[in-house]
Amino acid sequence: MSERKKLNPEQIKAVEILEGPVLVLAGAGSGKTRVVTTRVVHLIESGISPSAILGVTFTNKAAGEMQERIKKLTEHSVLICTFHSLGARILRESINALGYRKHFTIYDEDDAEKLIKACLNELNINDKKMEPKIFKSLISKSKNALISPENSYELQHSYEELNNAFPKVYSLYQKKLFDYQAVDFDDLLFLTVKLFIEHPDVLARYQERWPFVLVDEYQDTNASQYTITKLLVEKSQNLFVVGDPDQSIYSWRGANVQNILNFKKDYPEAKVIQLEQNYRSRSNILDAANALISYNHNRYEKELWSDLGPGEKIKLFIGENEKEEANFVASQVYELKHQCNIPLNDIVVFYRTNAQSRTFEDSLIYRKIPYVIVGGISFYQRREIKDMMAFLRIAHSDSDFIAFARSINLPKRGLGDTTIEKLRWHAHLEKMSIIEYCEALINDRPLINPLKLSANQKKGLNEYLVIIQELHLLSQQSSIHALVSAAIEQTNYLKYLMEDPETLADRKENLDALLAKALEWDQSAPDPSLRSFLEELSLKSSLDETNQAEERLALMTIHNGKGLEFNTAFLVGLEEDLFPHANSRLSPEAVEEERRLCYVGITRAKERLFLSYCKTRYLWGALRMEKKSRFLNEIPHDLLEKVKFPSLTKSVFRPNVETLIKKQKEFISHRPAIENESFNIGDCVKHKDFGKGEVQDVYEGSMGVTYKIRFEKDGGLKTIIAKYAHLIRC
DNA sequence: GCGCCTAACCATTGA
DNA sequence: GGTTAGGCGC
Repeated sequence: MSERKKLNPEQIKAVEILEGPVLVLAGAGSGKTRVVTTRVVHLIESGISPSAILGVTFTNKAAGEMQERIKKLTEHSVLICTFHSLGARILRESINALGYRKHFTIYDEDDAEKLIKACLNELNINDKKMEPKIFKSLISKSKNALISPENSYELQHSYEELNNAFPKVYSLYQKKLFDYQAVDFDDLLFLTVKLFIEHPDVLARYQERWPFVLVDEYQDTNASQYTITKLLVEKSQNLFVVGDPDQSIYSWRGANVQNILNFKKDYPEAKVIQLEQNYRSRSNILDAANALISYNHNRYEKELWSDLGPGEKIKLFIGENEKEEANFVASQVYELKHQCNIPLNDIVVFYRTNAQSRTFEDSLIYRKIPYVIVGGISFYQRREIKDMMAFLRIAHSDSDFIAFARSINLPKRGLGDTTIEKLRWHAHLEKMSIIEYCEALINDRPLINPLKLSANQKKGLNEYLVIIQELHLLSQQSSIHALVSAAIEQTNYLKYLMEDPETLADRKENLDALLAKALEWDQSAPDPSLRSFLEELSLKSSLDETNQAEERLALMTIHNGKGLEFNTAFLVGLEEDLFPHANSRLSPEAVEEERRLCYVGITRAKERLFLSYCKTRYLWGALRMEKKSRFLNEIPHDLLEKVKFPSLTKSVFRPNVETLIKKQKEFISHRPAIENESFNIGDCVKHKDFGKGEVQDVYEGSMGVTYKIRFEKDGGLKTIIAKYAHLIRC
């Protein structure tokens, strides 16, 4: 098999040990993914059923890619997913053992915080120092670390009142989640552990189902993930983990490097394999990474080497401000693409914080370089998507108060925060679900404590209930696609969006994407129920990129870059207090994690690495003097080469605001070439609603390119905006 | 009293 | 660039 021939003896060893615990300590670029996929293939070829294998990775993207590779090699499909998807799957199948009915909704961070706010109201906690955010983070920590709130002395906050309130808030929050049949992100893991511990029969079922477990990026597992893994392989002991302690960058999310360092203790039978040869980067890049990481004291020593030759020196750019830095990057990308023929897909810009992406967007838009922001605001978190999801959620489950609160006032029905909170409280007193209570109220059914509403509010509430009832009916009989489009129509949502014409096009496009997703779900999902659709959307952070053929420059945080590689990488904003981030200043461990993060960033590059920092930077409207990052001083100077921004391009690439806005508009309306094909007077085109027609006029309207088209059907002259109508040449 | 609009204020990393 | 607090008007 050709895939195996590409492996070195150590890698082959890792692939071929069939049974028992195996730990692969693999450095960056050592072919980890190939080892994992080849091993899965080897297991299958050795006669192990593909369905007996469970692979766990850290991101959906990595999981999908790995699954594809395996499919190509063996024709079999193997379950590879994130820990969170795994938890969701197990809970979906067995959560009734924990007293839940068969469905549950997944609450995201926002929903969870709103719920905590409701809990604080109910417990009469009005102390300004006790914000929902603080509680959310403490609850998260205690769940991830599997520590009960009462004896979580490790979580003790310096503010005593908060420590007293915490167990109360925690248990009320948990109870409410249960009442609303909801779980939060941490519960996907936490409840799975609870389920396994309280119900050994359930655990035994899963142990039988997956006797072979593989975990990638093991250094980033937290206590719940560690426990789930340990319980799953308790009997079989067939656990294969891969990781690199130097790439542990998620401790703030509860990840514990000790999990990988103690592997030998947890599994005394374990075979340990080290992979230190790097097949990815030129040695200049690797030497820089090695030098940098050696400044960390608390680490498991290893030295990566590469025989790919030194390559170019690492380029260092010093900008006057962040705009110059962005312009430099954009101009370099342009050159790399047009003079060195490096595809944009093979270039990446890494930054420490998401907020940095904007400046780069501006420069890239100006230079018409297509880009994609990986991560950032996820699709699911966009307002219009969350709004629609809220309607679907409340139609699906009448007790989901958070979805109710989000959707009731869309469009404005005169029911504000105060009234919503009152409704919640009264429903709680009557022991009714929120929708039940509202219905009782509208129908003047006898209630212990009826809430007085104004005539206008009653009218609004009634309208809303009618919509929800209709959606509820639809949800039981129609396709998801029909349901979503009904939700958009019934709620007159487009009209509501038109109040803000600036963002209309963008938001409409997102709704279209949601509809497309729904259609795809109806046609190809193994379980095309509304519940599973909602689950899918809350677990996936972004839409699957269907048009990967399109070449685009990737912009992302370094955290998002884990596991990826690029021909050329730009690592920007290397300034003290930005990278390492200000919040880590006081803690040496936190600075070490920042250094590992920097190490991850550097080792993503294969051929070429650009580092940059700015002398000044605008932050919250004020100009700040920036100091170069300590990490730059930790890289040997002979590996670096300072580069200057070509002075000529300086003036050329400083667009005035108006042209920038214009370009931005053009860019926003940019669609793949086929859809955006331009037509001339006399061309014959086809419109999806109006049929065939002839272009009579073309002009640049306020919404972009606009056509006057005479359609065969009714002979009338219609004004068509190019970017909305998907015209096809005929 | 409640809804809605604007201004000031705040910003790490993510499944 | 997103969120909340405070003031205004119904």
